[in-house]
Amino acid sequence: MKSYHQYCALARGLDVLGDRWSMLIIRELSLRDCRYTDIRDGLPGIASNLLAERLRELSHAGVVERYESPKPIASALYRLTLRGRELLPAMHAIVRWASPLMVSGPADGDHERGRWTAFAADAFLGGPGADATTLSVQMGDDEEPIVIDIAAGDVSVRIGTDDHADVRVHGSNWMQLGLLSGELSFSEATRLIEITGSRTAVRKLRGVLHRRRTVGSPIAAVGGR
Amino acid sequence: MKSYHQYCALARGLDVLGDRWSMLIIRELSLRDCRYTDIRDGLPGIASNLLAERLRELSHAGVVERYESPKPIASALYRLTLRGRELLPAMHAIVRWASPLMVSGPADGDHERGRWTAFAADAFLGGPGADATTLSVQMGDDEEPIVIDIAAGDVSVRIGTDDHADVRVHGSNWMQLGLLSGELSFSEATRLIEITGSRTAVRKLRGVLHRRRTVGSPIAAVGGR
DNA sequence: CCGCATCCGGGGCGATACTG
DNA sequence: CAGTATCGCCCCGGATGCGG
Repeated sequence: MKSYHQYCALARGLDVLGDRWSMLIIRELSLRDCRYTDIRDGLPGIASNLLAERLRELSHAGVVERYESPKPIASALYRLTLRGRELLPAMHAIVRWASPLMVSGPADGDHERGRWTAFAADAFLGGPGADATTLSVQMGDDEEPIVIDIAAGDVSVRIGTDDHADVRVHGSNWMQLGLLSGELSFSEATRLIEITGSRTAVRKLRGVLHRRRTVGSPIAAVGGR
Repeated sequence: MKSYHQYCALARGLDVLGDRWSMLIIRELSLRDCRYTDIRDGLPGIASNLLAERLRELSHAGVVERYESPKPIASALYRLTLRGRELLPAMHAIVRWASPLMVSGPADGDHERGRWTAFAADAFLGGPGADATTLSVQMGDDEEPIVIDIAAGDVSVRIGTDDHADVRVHGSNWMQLGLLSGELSFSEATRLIEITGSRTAVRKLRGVLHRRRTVGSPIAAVGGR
């Protein structure tokens, strides 16, 4: 995209991030390092030349870097730089703002990925003021399940399974997102989707989600006018 | 822009905000209600049909609304809805991320506006965890000066002047931004630009800026990987 | 198979002109 | 002042090809 040519931090930020697909590329790299094709799989409809071009631009901006993968893997990988990871708070803020747009569920023809739900989980549970309990949650059933690890205020989300998870949440991305964002109350969620685990672990999850919803409401942060 | 057709909160957010100029329109409306031409003045180079189209889209998304102005003014105005104001935390996060891109100063041909600096001031000083002191700061000299009012933890920024301001900061947008973002240390700033006011008021400002820089460092928020 | 580069319609964007 | 209309152009989307 052409630069806005404005001496304004927002405009300069958008000069880097504002191109179509750019933020979604960063989303893909936020959970794991990716091969070219892995990124492509997360961006249905992108033209291959565009992906290459975006990776060059983001690389030049110092947000993404390419490196030769270690021995077992036969290909190069892309990953976020530190500067790139510093973008996550901003993108998580967009996720929180957009969560009301998700209550209607997937539209006809919408693509779905478990890792996109993981990205949202990071947005809702992570960041400063995270919960101080310890809990591991396994979410999603079939393809691309995710694990949320809460350990003394530090929240990490990854793709994969954990056989020793304290709680298991089975349900569509729609239901998972509703539970995480708080658009779906915990009691409603327990009726609509299967949540298994010890009584205390389930209560812990309920506590974490409830606290997350009441702290740092966006309305309060907007302030006066 | 065409929808990404992804059931992902980030993608759905960008379906609303991702078009060229959209976020900059919201920036313009964040400080004051605007006439069509006022917005246009803040977006040098936008085609007028695009501005009209974006306003329609943002209006349809419930972010912006048009209303008939009260008597003395002879025209319609645009303003952010509540839903639109809830976007500010996300846009402020982008501003904070992009502030290192501003240290090089305005590039050749860059447009400048005092209100863009005001928007950045909001990003750096506002939000939760704001300072609990009381202080009014007048910034910028000639065209479009701004006033920052800090009153018991509530920060509000507006365009205009305040003859009773506690501190006055004279200097280019470049210098003002450096001071606000912390890329310029306060002691450097006092050498490079004129900061006038009572000794205690200047110390207060120094305290506010210093506290803002040390609290909520982005690095800590990114977390492990 | 992976990581692109190339080619080619179509539509979004930029610039200007025009109107109530 | 507040838009609408028009016209190139370039970016984007989709397909194909090709070297490693």
